[in-house]
Amino acid sequence: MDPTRPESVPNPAVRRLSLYLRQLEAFARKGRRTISSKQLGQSLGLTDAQVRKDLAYFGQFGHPGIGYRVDDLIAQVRRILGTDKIWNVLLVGAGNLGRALMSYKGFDAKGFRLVAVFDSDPSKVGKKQGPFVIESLNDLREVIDRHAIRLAMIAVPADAAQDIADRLVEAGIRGLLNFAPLSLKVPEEVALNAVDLAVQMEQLSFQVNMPLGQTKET
Amino acid sequence: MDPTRPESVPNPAVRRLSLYLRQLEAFARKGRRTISSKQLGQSLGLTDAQVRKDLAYFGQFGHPGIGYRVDDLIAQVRRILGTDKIWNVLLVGAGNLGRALMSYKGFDAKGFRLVAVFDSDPSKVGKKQGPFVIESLNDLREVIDRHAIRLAMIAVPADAAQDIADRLVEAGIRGLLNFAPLSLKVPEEVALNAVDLAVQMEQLSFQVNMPLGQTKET
DNA sequence: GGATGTGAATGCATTCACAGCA
DNA sequence: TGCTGTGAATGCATTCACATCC
Repeated sequence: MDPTRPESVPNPAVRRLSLYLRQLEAFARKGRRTISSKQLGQSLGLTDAQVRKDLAYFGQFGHPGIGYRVDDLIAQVRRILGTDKIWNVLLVGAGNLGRALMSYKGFDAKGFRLVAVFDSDPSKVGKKQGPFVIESLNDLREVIDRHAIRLAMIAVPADAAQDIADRLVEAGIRGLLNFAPLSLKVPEEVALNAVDLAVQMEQLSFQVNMPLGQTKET
Repeated sequence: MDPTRPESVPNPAVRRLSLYLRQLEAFARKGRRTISSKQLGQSLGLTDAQVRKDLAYFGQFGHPGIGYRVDDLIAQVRRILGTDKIWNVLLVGAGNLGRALMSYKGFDAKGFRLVAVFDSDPSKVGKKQGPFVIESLNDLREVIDRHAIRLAMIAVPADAAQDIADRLVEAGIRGLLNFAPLSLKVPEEVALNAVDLAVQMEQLSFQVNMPLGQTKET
């Protein structure tokens, strides 16, 4: 594998990278200095070979006979994921979920900073929610430019979500995390991830009904 | 493929099943009576062959020359996912995220009913949050038995989550949706799904940094 | 001895392409 | 003609197993 061609990395490997990082940070907090692929894998229910191959897609970070230096690997994985720099993030939707997202701690520790909150309801605009003043969608472009925001979270009702997504993309947003229960359409060059509570629960429902088709954690 | 051996269904197919259902329900609301695999696939960015194969893992639901009858297919997919019956669900954690989950609508419409909320903070127990009275974890088993609850959502801080998970499993819970940012360990026979906001954002960060390694929606 | 990194082998999932039915 | 369901072919991802290095 050639680390100069990151586009050839299996997608599941990138998803696991985040889990490795989370686990490594926990190990570091416990004072752990080095860790083997076997131990890291075990803590996540993965094989040692899987861990080694995933990491090797991006470079040679380990030391034969020793394992991986925890601090080192944390720094490397952050660099790969792009979270060694701070990302400014905006949120659209100041409803129940939006408020939960506003008060989510341990967001900053991961390299993300929520810097602006928008809502389409004029009666909310200008009001304060915790440390945030709700802004009007008319100011989208200006705020995005001012804070150099590239990532956005959408926490609005399903029937408003596509319109919001369009406006965000139009205003220069490059990545979207969608919490509304529908499939958004965005241009190919915009990254899109989705979290749908009902979908998650349906998966549980299926798994509990079908004791045979056991699945690993997503 | 033999529908009498559902354990041999690819996991990704099951995840897509939920998306098909969501899309089908939207088509039904718009008055659509039948739909082809091509149309259903297009609405989700999938190929027609993918849609047909996924559905065929579970039976023969389509009509050559016609497509799928929307209402029919909705009923079938709900049956497969197990959401043709109501699932009683409990929540542990009445913090910011917990409150957002309590007030999440469109939960009932999907076949899930939140029937109890727990918190380990004694000062919260007995207090009302919307329609819910926060209960003590000491009453876990009793409440689970009384309402025949099999699914639970965990929305507590990371350092409390494993203990909560253990107690839920011990008390008879069969499926867990974990919102805490750590990897829970549960017995093999317990279904586990996880939603980690930071992980989602890290994936966006990676994708936006790497314009070549484009991914489809999760 | 204890660990990594990695080709080769295996196993899964997706896509192709077409027979068959309405 | 229009569409499904499905074997066969392809393409991805995981696992194996071992040369290599501390």
